[in-house]
Amino acid sequence: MAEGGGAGSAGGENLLFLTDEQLRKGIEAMFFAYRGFTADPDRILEARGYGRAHHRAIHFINRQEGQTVNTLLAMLGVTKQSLNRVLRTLIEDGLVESRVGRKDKRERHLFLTEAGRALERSLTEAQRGRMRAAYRTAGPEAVAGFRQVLEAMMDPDLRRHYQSMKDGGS
Amino acid sequence: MAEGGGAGSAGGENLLFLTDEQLRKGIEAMFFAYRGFTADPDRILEARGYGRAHHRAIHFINRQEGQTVNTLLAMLGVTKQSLNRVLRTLIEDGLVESRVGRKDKRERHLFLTEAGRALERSLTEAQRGRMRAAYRTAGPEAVAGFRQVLEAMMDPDLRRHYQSMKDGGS
DNA sequence: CTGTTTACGTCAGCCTTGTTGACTTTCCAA
DNA sequence: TTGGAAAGTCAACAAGGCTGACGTAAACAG
Repeated sequence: MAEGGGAGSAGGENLLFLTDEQLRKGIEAMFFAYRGFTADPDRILEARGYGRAHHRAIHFINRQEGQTVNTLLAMLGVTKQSLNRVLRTLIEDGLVESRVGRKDKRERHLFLTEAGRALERSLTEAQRGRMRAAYRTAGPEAVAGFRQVLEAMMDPDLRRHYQSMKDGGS
Repeated sequence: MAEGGGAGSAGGENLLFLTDEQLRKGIEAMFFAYRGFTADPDRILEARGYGRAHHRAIHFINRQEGQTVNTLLAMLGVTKQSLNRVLRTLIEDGLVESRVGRKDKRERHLFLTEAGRALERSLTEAQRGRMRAAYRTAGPEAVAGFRQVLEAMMDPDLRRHYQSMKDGGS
């Protein structure tokens, strides 16, 4: 393998896209793009006294309602103590509800309240706005490539989390 | 409005790639990929008692040797107090050298020492390793798309910084 | 020459968000 | 029934953002 994976037709076999300079460019692209990626939701969060950690929690609770704290932990890759602090403020502020498990009373199942869902929507919409614009500018083929490269860049464990919630409905 | 910008040939006019689900997938791809992106250098840094902030400083000093503190500040988008703390430890540890400007003596020009350059190489090599693997897996066309989307996602100001240091030789 | 601006550094203090360690409560298995 | 494992909470610490205030030296404008 290594022979340029799919190597469609553009670059061909010369592997020009693997030069150190190209790789450095990719690294810096990730750095600058990630800043843009988080900028819009950050503004909304700041106005309410929250940080990125709150955003992440809200996002993943929304994605899978009724999730336990442990599941969420695995997604986020932080310690339970760290998550707990964020979670506590969200619960106090009435954005998240934590229900004791019916089968296993050690577990807490997490849900967004109406207010939580509203904040989630506004955060996601802000982030989607930029993503949508970028997608539109770049076009569908570029988007496919974008997703392929990102997926290949993930740690295998995280990639499983990513893939676990499949594309659209199906 | 919004009639699909470039819309090359693949997805066509249906704009399937702009559904909310596709956008959510893109958002999560960014999130998980960025974790992978920083994981390898983070391990090296931790062993030496440094953090990501040190990595960023070293990276950008290397990219443009002799840069002033102010220029670096603009790249990194942090306050001078924040940068200074990091910079001070790097200078104390002999990884970075700060020379008073010859023309304008108020300015400090930043350089990596031999030790600094060595650390920079090991950090970059770690990060490039993953990037290279991802590029190879995805292929040159995907890489082009990846870069296009990332670039479109940047804030215009940051995009200028990104573009200012052009691709390889040329 | 004088006053202002610029570039840089520093001290102090705050906040978010990561960490480890110690502790309860609950479940389950020997 | 008892002991360990698992889920979650509390406490304390560190990194690295931030603001604000201040100091110094050099440059520049009048």
